[in-house]
Amino acid sequence: MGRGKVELKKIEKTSNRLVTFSKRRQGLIKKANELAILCDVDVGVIVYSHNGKLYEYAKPSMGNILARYNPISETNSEPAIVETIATEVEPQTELDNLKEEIAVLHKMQSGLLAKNLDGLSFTELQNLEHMLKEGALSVKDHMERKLMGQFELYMPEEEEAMIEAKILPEQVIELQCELAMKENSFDETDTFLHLRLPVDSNLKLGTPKAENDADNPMIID
Amino acid sequence: MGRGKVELKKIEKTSNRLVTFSKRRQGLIKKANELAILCDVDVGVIVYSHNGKLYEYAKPSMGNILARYNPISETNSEPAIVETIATEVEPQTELDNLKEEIAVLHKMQSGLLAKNLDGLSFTELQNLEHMLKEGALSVKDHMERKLMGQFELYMPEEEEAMIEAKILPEQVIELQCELAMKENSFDETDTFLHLRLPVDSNLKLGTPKAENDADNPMIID
DNA sequence: ATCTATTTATAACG
DNA sequence: TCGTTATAAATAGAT
Repeated sequence: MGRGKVELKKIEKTSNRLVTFSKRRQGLIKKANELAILCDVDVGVIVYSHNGKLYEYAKPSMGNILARYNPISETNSEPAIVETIATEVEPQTELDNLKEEIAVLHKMQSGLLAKNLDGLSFTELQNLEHMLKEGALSVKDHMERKLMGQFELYMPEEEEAMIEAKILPEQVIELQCELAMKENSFDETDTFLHLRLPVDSNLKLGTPKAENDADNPMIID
Repeated sequence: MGRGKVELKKIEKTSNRLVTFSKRRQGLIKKANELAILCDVDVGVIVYSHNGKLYEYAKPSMGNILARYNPISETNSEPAIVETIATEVEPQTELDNLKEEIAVLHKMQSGLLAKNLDGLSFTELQNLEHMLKEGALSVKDHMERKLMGQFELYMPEEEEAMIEAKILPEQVIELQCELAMKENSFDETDTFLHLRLPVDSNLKLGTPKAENDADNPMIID
């Protein structure tokens, strides 16, 4: 597409290659987004420029995408556990282990962040931040799925789709546009739930009994 | 492209969505390959169909792509100025310990996020997310202070804006433009620093501690 | 960075 | 899923 056809081989002219990289990289990410939205599927794209710079796209988040990635088991729909710190045992114990892990992680993080990070390079700091952000996104995604699962208990599919389609899009889209313009700082918006829940459903979440919804069979995924 | 224009929203008609998925998935992977070859860069694409089937493309290999993704990068393609502030207090020992800690934290987090968090209550998830978010904010704040501090060492206030323009990675701008086009998806916006920050940006961290959901706004935008 | 001639991708259909 | 075709999009080369 363009003034001339192009052979599928490395573009030798450096300047041309750089320009093409910029254009096609944007194109690829746009396509990825379209695929994800139009077909309602999850997509992750990672590109490393020749000098190692990272460009990425992911829906719902790269953490989520990578957590599921496990080429070995083809037809598994279950999250692939690449490596874990605790051994898998029975449900209750496993849950406890998970909570224990989180506690430890929390502790480590607190201690770590209190320390002096000046020794780290800018890139390292960026990566650290990125990692933490991805973690937050994954957790957020999990919460959203959980919430959605709850909706399904109260309304038929069609209605849910309707609500999702009507209520979510406009608000979020608007926000994104503003965001692109605003060079405002790290907005809380990004990591909080973007759900526009009906008030009644919302109240349900505020219920104190949330502490042991582990007993509550939540249908997720 | 096609007989008609298409809105960027989920295709409701199942049969259409499926056929579009098939076509666009192939298209995306073809584009990824072209980008990788033409521009001689490394690319990874992961797509999960709605029923969990994995489709992927990677050059040179997904393992290679993923190995470089999250890990604390040692590649130093960062601004030279950052080096100047590096402390010379126990340069190796202390720093290495810190890096080691971060590596462990990272590993823990990866393993943790790969697990299923269904057993956790909503409140627990919120706390986890909050913790991660705060961690990211802290790190980001560190980066900002580091940069700001350096600016102040070398130049008067009014030149700051100029320097910002130079140092700000070009892709921040690009990313924002892409975002404006996307009209959907709310992630990755803040993967990079936005240097124009009020110095008191950390005030935003001021009100964490969400214990009672009553005070914790669930409807956010 | 913008423009535009062309090539590609693909939506609708069979 | 596999062709065909009319159109929308992407983009190579030039400005």
